[in-house]
Amino acid sequence: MNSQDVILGMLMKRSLSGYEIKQLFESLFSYFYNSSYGTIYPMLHRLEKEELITKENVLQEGKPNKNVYTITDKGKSQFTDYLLSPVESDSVKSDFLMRLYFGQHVGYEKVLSWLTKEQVHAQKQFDDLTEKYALYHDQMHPAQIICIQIGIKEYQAKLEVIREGMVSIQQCQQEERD
Amino acid sequence: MNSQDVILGMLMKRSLSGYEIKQLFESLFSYFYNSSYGTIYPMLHRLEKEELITKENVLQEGKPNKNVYTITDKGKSQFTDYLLSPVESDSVKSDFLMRLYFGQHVGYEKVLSWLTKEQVHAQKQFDDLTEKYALYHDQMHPAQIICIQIGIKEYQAKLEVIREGMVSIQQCQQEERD
DNA sequence: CGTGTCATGTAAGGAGTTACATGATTTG
DNA sequence: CAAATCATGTAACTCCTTACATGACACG
Repeated sequence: MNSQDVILGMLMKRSLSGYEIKQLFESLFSYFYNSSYGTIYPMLHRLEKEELITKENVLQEGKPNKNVYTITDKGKSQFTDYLLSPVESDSVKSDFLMRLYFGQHVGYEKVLSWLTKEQVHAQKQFDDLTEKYALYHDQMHPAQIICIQIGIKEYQAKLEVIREGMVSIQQCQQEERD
Repeated sequence: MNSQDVILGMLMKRSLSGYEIKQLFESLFSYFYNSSYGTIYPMLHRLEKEELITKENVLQEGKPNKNVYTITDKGKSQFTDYLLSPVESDSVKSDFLMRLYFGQHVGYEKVLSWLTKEQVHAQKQFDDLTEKYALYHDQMHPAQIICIQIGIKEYQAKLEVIREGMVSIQQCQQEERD
């Protein structure tokens, strides 16, 4: 899976501009994929050149013009190829977990500050996903429901461990003082 | 966080060869970090050149020689700098979740095959982590315990959703046949 | 005698990020 | 009038992966 596959997939539902694609990435699946303008715009140019998508300039009132891209039959067939290819294994890179792993080299205070920050972030993500689920789950495909539920339950699990973990670290801190 | 920080962190506990570092990456935190020989060996050369680590050639019986690296004071100070720097946000890239998101474009059968494969993989990871936790949790630092518990609970959450999800997809499949 | 494990390394290429650059319009 | 939002784009750079290359020894 690369940015090409994801962009084509987005265009399967409806035509979009690069800016809109970026917004959708952030609102729909920031918990399992992300991509910057520096990736999206050059990729749209490449896909157009390869005739997998077509460009249309759309005039807007009170806003700059935008380039709206539409997937072609060739593009749809390319996207289908992706869906039928073997699933790649997940790649996770978590600085937060790495810090916890090396936590012995800093004080409990620092560990607590890491946990607190991550808790705030995870709570926000959890709330976002939960709200989205409540609002749209009746319009979602069964597979999409599973997708969002995995996100929700994973954040929930993380938050539980963080909460319990903060208590245990505070106890360690207390014992240190005695 | 990059490979430099992680390698220095590994060497804080004990001196290691590149090969051993790679093995530890796989056994200790494959669920939140990974790195190939193509990254590790060149990085060790760079770290040695920058005097953050020193190399020692160790002869072995019945095995090839190995280059064992030891962290220097300069290296330790560099690692501390990393630990005090701001925590970077996690980066996740999940082809599996992306497939689920686009599941409407393939049949239920395909979705089920994705779920089954992921279930097998997640179960293996879960079992691995659970066993490691049982074996070593009494020797682990409190922060490390939180780290591994997050991994365990996240896999558990994922497995639960997958199990329930497979049932719901099977029901959809059944309704299709009627 | 072949396969697996131990062990180190390089070169080419891929995929992405960050920083920079621009500019109109809307909202407070 | 400043800041935020909408909108597009490029160039340099970073970091990592894949594939290739080598070779010894162990085990069945």
